[in-house]
Formats: sequence, C-alpha cells, structure tokens
Amino acid sequence: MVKHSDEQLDRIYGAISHPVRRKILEQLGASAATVTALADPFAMSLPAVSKHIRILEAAGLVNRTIDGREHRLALEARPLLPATAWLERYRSFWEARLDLLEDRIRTRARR
Amino acid sequence: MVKHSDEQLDRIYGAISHPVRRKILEQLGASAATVTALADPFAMSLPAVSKHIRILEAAGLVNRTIDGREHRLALEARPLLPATAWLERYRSFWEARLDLLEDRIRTRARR
DNA sequence: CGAATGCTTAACCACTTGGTTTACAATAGT
DNA sequence: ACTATTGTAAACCAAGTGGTTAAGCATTCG
Repeated sequence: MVKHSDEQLDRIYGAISHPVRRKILEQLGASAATVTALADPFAMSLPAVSKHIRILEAAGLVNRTIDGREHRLALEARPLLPATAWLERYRSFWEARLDLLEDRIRTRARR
Repeated sequence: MVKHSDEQLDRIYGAISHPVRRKILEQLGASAATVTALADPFAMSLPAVSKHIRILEAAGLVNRTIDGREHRLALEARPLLPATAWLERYRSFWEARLDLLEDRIRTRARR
C-alpha cells in the first residue's frame, strides 16, 4: 500500500529532478509535440532526449500516441497531484517560519 | 539566473525522490532529532543514513547544529517553496482534465 | 524504387547513487 | 584511565544516469 505510492513519488520526483525533463514538461504544457520538436531546443542528441521522454513516460507524466512514424507526446499532469500534495504538507512550516521572521522584525523595529 | 534556481530545483527534487529521505523529512517535521534517532526506523547502516542526511543538507532542507558529539538536525522547509511553486503551475492542467472528465460523465448520463 | 525523415535500439563510457564494511575521531559516562 | 556512544571518513561494489555514436526499422516523399 504505502510502498506502491512511495514508488510512484520516487518516479515523479526523480523525473522532474532534471532540468531537461522539466523543460520538456513545460513545452508539453503549451501543446503536444513530437520527439524531434521536443528535442529541438536542446543541444543534445535525439537518443538522449528519447531517453528523457521514456523516463517521463515511466513516471506516467507523458502519454505517447504513435501516428505513422511520428510519436505525439502529450502532458499527463494527474500524477503530479500526489507529488504536490506531499509538498503541501510542509507549507505550514515555511509559512510559520516566515511569520516568526516577521514578528522578529516588527519587535526589533519597535524598540 | 535561470541556471542557479534550476540547480536548486534539481537538488530539491532529487533529494525528495528517495523514500528514506522523505521519511527523514517527515520525522524532522515532528521534531528535530539526532542522526541515530533518525536512523533508528531504518534497516540500514548508520553511514548510509548519514549520507542521506548530507544530501538533504546539500539541498538546504536540513540544518545541522553540532552539540558535543551529537548532531541535531532540524527541518528547513523554505527551499520547498519554489519546488511547490513549480508544481502548482500544473494544477490547472489536472483540474481542467478532471473537469473535462466530469463533463463527459454528465453528458453521458444525460443521454 | 530509392532517398529522406522520425524515432528507437544497442553498445559504450564516465559519473553518480545507494548501499556495505572497516577504521577512526571526538565526546561522555563509569 | 578505560569504555561506550555518536558520528564521519574511506574504500569498495553493484546498479543507475546521462550522454555519445552507429546501426536499423518504419514510414513518407519524390
């Protein structure tokens, strides 16, 4: 139970921990695209981009539909929900910290 | 400019992509703790946990204060803010998708 | 048909990750 | 002064990452 969602989080966070893969997701956020179109902005071989795409696919963040010789990739954002949810649990921590900081600044300013 | 925050995101997402490190952060969310205390729940050698902690430290997610022979680790949640912010940009995508799904279900139910 | 396009597979390489064990340094307890 | 505790450092290993080039397979175009 726990293990399954754990591995999903592993794959999601691992997938978005690389700048190229984040950029690819951003591109796909604008519109679906083929592999060569996605690879175009990067100074990198096509197989390298292909590997990144496979990692995104394994994380469930990208859907591939093969149409003739073109592979059309589309963003699949749903798996990002649990990843965001896990992080949201820490929002209170940094907000609390910032509140403390504000308090300290106010206190210092008063005297 | 872009590169710097990129590397920060790389380190953050990389750090939380491992279940042991997420568990450590969760423990630290409850309270600060020493290395051995943090290592206790894991079936793993102390040096292994020590390495995980160093990765969290490098990502800026943990603060270490050395007190005698004990190292007291504390959660530093602020760096999670940009990581959450990046993910939040995709919230609209999955919400839109869910809306579409709901629409489809409603439409199907109507006929 | 022949040639170009889109993409993957395979083999290779350097580097990193995640774990181990062993050894060590420093502090604390008896 | 020992001894136990806390933690790191170093050396090692297997597996994974991130990239390359070369080859190959389908598909489309001329």
